[in-house]
Amino acid sequence: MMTYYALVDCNNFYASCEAAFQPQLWGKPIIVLSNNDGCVVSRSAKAKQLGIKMGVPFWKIAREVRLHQIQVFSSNYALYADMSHRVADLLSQHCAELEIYSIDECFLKINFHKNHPLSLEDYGTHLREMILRCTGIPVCVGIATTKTLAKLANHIAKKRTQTGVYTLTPNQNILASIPVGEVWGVGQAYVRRLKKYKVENVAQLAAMPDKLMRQEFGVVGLRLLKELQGQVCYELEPPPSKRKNIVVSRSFSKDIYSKDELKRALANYASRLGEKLRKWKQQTTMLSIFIKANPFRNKRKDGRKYFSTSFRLALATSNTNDLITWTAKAVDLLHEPQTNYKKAGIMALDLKPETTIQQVFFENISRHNKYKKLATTLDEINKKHGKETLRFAACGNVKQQQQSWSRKEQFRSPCYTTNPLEMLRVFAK
DNA sequence: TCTGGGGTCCTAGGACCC
DNA sequence: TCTGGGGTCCTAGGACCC
Repeated sequence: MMTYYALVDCNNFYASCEAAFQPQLWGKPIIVLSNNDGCVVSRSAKAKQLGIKMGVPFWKIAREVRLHQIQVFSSNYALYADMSHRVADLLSQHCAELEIYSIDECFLKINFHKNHPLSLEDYGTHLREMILRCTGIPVCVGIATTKTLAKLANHIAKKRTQTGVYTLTPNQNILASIPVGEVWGVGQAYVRRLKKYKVENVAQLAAMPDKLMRQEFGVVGLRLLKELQGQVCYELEPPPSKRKNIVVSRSFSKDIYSKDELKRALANYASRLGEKLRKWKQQTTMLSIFIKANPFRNKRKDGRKYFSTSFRLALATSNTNDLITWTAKAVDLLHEPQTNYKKAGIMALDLKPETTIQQVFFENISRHNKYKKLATTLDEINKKHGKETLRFAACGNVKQQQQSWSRKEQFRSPCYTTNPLEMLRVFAK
């Protein structure tokens, strides 16, 4: 018996989700935009054919969009998350061991008997047809003996097969025709550094000496090499019982110079972070707050872009009051004049379950309990009457928000599957 | 005019401890 | 003049992923 990993990856996931509910869009060029309609994060096959690149700012392709009547959507995360669950549920009915790796990918672990009547390819094909039939989402399946190879197999299935399924073994000739950048874990920086050693395709990478790999790329590099050679270094990850960090960060719609505006923006992110923490029933004992200068047009003489600081909290909290106080303190510490800031964020690190009670001197616990009640009430009101019905004054008024950092979604599709009011209506003729 | 957001892991260097 | 070694923890930052 052999153990294999299969990577099931949805094709053009966000674009496919949009098309699943609008048959008239099948075969048409579709793009989905990032938050705030900033840049392209998903493209249908047709949009790719037209040369629309991943990550390109929306404003740069305005002409193409008009010219080719490209269908444009803002991100509709409620829809994508729900479709993602449907795909994962279906897969879990066909495989006992699975890891949900991202919103559009699952790893499966398969124990395969040599004389099984079905081949691995048959299994992959079956999964593929089943997902398409039940959800309308096309997927590709890559199968191999390690996760890294399965990722690569998936890439081949996508780019070079009609069937959408591919099984890969180490040392296969095809590896020599694949650039190193396609390997899971090899990004731009690694590609550049590997080039110095004349390593440009996967076969060359897989033939690197262990020692050199370890020296130049550390343990990460060594693991990557071993996985390519067929030795398992990455098992399926257990489901994340609790996440380790929670981040809220956003880019502003224009550069911000003023301290007050930064404080208002961060107060909003802090509010959102508080909501997230309370929703997941977690508290944080460490905050990291950062502001970033515009990387595209940096006005600073020294070109510095990143400013961050962190605070260790005496008492775990999920209160928006506390969080806002800390963000204001951080801005006071970090803000420098003559700097055009473009993005800011707040990270909650070292999360603890809500129930843990810390006994700390010098901290007033009854005060904390009082604010906790306030936060709960706040969340209830906002849930009932809509987001941001009640807000903290530190967040600024709506006009201030629109003027400085927030932008909206122009092209959002209905939440077909999660909001009864937006359900798809089908009229019989 | 307009360039995403949310994560994880690793490393180097400093502080501190015995 | 000579000024340890090993360990942990923390922080900032870089690299990667989707």
